[in-house]
Amino acid sequence: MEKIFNFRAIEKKWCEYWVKNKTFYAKVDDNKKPFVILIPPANVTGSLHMGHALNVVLQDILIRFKKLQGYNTLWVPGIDHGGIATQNVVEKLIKKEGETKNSLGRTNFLKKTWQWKNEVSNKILDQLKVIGCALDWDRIVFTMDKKYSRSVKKAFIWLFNKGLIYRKKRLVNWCYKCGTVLSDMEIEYESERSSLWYIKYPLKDSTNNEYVTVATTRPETIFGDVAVAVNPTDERYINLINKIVNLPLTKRELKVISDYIVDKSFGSGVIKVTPAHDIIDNEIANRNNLETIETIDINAKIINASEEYNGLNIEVARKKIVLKLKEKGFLIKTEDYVHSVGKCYRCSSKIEFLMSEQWFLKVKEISKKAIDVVSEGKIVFHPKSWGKSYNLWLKNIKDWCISRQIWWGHRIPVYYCIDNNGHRTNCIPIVSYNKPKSCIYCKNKNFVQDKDVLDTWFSSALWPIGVFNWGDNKNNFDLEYFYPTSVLVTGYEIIYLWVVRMIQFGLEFTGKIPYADIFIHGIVRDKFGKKMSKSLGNVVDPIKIIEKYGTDSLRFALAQSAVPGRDIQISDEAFLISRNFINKIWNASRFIIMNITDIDIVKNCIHSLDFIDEWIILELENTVSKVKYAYESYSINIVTREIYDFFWSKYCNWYIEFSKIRMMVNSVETKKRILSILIYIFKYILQLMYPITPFITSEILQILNQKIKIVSKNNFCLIKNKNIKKNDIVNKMLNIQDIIVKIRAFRNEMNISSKIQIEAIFNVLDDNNILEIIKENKKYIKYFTNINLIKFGKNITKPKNSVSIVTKTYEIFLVLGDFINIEKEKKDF
RNA sequence: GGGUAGUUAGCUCAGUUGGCAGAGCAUUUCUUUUACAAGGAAAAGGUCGUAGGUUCAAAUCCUACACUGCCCACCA
Repeated sequence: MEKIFNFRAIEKKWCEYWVKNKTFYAKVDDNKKPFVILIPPANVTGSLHMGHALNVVLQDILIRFKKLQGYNTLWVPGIDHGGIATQNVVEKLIKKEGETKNSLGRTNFLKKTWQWKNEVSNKILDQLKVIGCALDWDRIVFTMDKKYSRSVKKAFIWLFNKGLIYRKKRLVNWCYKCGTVLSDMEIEYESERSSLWYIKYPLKDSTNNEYVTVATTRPETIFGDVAVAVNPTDERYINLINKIVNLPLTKRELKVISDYIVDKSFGSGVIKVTPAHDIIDNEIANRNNLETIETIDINAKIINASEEYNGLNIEVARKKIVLKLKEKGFLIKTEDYVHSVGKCYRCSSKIEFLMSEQWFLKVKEISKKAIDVVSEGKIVFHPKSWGKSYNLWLKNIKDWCISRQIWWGHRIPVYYCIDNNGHRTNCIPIVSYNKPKSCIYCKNKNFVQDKDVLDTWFSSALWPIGVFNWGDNKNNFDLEYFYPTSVLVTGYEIIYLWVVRMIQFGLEFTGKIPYADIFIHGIVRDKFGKKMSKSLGNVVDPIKIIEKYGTDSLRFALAQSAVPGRDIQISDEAFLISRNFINKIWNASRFIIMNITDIDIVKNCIHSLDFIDEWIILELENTVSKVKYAYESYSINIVTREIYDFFWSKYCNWYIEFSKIRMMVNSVETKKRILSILIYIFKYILQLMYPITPFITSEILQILNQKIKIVSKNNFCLIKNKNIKKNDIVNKMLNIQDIIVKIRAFRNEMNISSKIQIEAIFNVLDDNNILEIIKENKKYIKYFTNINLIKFGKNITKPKNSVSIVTKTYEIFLVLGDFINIEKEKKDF
């Protein structure tokens, strides 16, 4: 065996083995309990990053752990079409070829996108295989598969028929760059430096040039003003309420109204009401029955203004309008002002609020049950604290805009009746799976489908039932058996966007929760604590880490940092540490395997255990119970810590070292016994570790099983001595360790390093405790020095006479007299 | 503004039911010995964010504050 674990060849071998043997494929089996996880489907926007790696590794760990426990485990792989994000990527791609979305046309553009999808999804699936994901590869689901699409249509029709989906012209969030409306959840706010302009709105018919001062950040929307509002308790303006002011530049008349939402202390305390382009203004207008004037269109151009501004871009118009206001004496002052501006979560360009006719889903109606299942504990967040914000969020939820003006996605299943000239008739649109044959109102046979597609999160929300083909009414055995699933593993950044909606939809469509547990993990950050992003160039490619350190190292490092709910900072160092640990395991296995010969193994239970065996078994039992609990409670970081600690600082540092001496000084029969226990414990650790580092553990277990088939649960066991108390074992061990530490300290202090001086240590030691032990074990000490004389005899002749030969092994031996049996005679050495 | 998480060694973080402050990395010193130098042995490094309180005993429980991050919101 090589000194260093050759992960490249071995990991590749196991990856292929698992896929070829369909190790993790699952079928309905009523005799077994299912344990089901659905992968959060990755968008087809590019390859997987470290965050994905963390996400899938955690799921893989859970699946493998549960499979070991005998569950019928299923982990479903999947890919998301990704809506706007993917469309943007493809648009960039075709831009390089000198094409645009419009020059290609809808059909050709979608063809291109499908091509891209195929390429990228294959890449993603390959990456998942390399990471070792125990997925059922026969069940790959894509959110735009025919079957899945049928579920999406079914959901839309279901909700529409219940009156929960409606179409209305409302104030919406509009992204010019993406050319589509966005839901409130898809907007990210960023603070931005801007100005606050103070503008005079002259009082109508005022004899002495009276005016009110309006403070605004949006002077370009001035033509959309329909009123001016003050707080009804603001004494400065109380007399002005219900008076009329003239809009600067056009002199249009505006009423001064009052509304409690106006903050007296902000700006001038007077706001202009522009309901078509501002959320608050829209609410004020609704409360006061004001009209709505749109002054910005979906192309970011000014409309409904005077000639000189119509058609101008917002930014240009703003400058021009401010200049004009200044020129005409309407501008009082300009202040620097920092405020937050909504940005598109996909392209980061500014969001405009404007009026548009869109499809909406009444979410409030399907939220009540969703709130209940969490507060009743039917669904549990890990960590718990997310349950609270989940509740708060759902209670304040607003209608969800589900239509998007893009091409890539699920086309809205609504058909409009058109006349012979291609114009839409007044007939009520028909909602159906396929194009209707004839209009039920006018018998017309021509239809046009709604051009828009659904929000990608609408189809994502169906994931837990969509993957089991909910849309198909005939064949739902999978859905019955595997749904509800067991646990959802995801990052906190998509709780509202995705998790909440799956719960809402799951409850609405099946009456059942989609999963019982939600395991929330953090975001992977770089070593400076910054979020990884392509623009910052700090993205770490998991595949590169795998090539450098191996998959097991990657997995162990990620698992080690996975404190539920907390972000993790990860650097090369973390992978290096894991790599070292993996190598340590490899070398421990080398030690064991090197010692195995054909006759080495005991074939039945061992009754007479040495103290040190009792100790390691005790420690193992301790570790096993902690590790099992940690696995169950999603504290994967604790799993790794406990195993690391037990394996390295207990099994390797003490137990193996003890075993060396014991095997050295005892008869062949005893040696067999010792080796058997050594292997037994080792196999146990390998099993505990298997979910986290499946490659090296599978490899070593395989080698061990080829060499020996005896040490297994069926025909081998360790019978503990019931008379020995746990505390006695622990104290005894502590005592030994303490003495060894003292000897070391003494040796260091005296700078004793040659073998001959060893006896001198004992002669000058003044620690009574140690002296006691040493007196008792005098014969072993002799024995020990003899060993050294023989074993290291060659060293004496070396010119380097400061070589320390007092290794840990022999230190341990010094104090072992009480605890092991020495059967061999000195001369055997 | 509301919510939420965090603050422990130079760095990254553990620390369960309150009971002698821990690990790894980095630093310093020693160490090629037969599983492993990707190893082993040791040293140094701490007012556990601040201030109160409860307790025989607080990193841990309570209160307030400070700072940091994140989420939400109606910052004209």
